[in-house]
Amino acid sequence: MPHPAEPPPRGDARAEQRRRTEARILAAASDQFVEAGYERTTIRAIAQAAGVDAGLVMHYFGSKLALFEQVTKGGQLPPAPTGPPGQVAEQILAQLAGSLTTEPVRSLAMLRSMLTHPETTQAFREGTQRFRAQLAAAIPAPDADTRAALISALIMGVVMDRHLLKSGGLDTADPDQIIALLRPVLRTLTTADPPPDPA
Amino acid sequence: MPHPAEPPPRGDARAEQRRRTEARILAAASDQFVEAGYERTTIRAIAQAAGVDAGLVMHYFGSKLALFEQVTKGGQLPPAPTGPPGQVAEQILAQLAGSLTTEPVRSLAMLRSMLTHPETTQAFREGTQRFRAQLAAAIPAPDADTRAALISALIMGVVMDRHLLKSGGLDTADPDQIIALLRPVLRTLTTADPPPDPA
DNA sequence: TTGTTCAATCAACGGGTGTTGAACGGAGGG
DNA sequence: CCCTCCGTTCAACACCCGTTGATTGAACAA
Repeated sequence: MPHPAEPPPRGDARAEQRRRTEARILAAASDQFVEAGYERTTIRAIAQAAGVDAGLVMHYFGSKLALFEQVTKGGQLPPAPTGPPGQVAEQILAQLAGSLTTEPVRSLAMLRSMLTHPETTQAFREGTQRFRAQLAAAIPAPDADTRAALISALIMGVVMDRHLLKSGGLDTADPDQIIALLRPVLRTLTTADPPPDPA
Repeated sequence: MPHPAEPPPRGDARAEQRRRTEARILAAASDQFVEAGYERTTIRAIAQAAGVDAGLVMHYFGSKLALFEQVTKGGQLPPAPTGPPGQVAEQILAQLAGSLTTEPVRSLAMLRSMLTHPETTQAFREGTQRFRAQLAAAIPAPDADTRAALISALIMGVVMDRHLLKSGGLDTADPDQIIALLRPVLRTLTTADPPPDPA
């Protein structure tokens, strides 16, 4: 191989055309996986939505599973909930508020497909485990792990209810109202309990 | 038709054999739907697990979808959370405690399959809507609907995390510990907030 | 006994799937 | 100009699916 001067050698119409086509396929695949899940999404449907032939999808991405992994790679789950103990709840709430208005596409695709496609489960678990570990580290309580797991489950349930289940009751609710109701809940879960209740 | 003395005319070996076979198919189908979801569950696999031919499954239940509906029918979602406002939280906790130890098979089958199979979505929505409506009626607050929806999402997330996702962090946790952590959360959500916090 | 009913099996069809390999056609380099 | 590369298409393969119809054989009725 003679020294390749520039990796993207400016003005290569073919390379750029390919990049665009790949991006179009990737976007179409993302939509389909989110809307229909892994099993019901067909490579032919992706190809049609991208305006190409099904064989081309295979030629570029190798297999349906590889394409799926490419789609779900990169974005992953919400960022790190690090910070002083008192601020953890607010950070989670801010993150959740974003997920209520904007669909977290990759998370939804992984979540939905994970429930159907076993090969995906491992990747999803690793993502949530990292999230929970960081979260648990920020909670000053002996049962921090369980608290973090509950918060993770709570977030998962809420996002699923709003974006996947739909008409589950949360899709029409005001995000601010949801956040306001969840604030005391998250404060309770992220801080050790005072006296339970002197009733 | 000559008056049929008894509908189950005692000692009909064929009828009882059929009932047993149907029950076996139903149980096998339930397992498969929960473990693999609707799409990945094949009639052939159900038949094999039940020790019969695939055609027999069709002959008894008509179609795969009809079989699935039969499996998910009946048990539905947790019973009514009615009662005095103060007791609602404890009732939910008791119900949830049961769902943590024993798998709510039908709910899981519906939940998992709903995420893949659109025809199932409606049935699941109706189930959760009834649950939420009854729950909202027991919550003395102006935003009772949103509160009920959040509780529903919370339960869904927890049950999913424990039984479907597995190793999501809640599968190894002690049920009593989970319930204890959730108690203040549900009390907060089922009762109108006192002063937010005078810090 | 004879005839009927019905649980259960078997082989097959039609369709949809992921995947493959050959073929086309225009852009790039000699 | 020709030759090669490469994005792209096309037709087909092999497989598995849900579903069906004919068929078998044992339990019931007469």
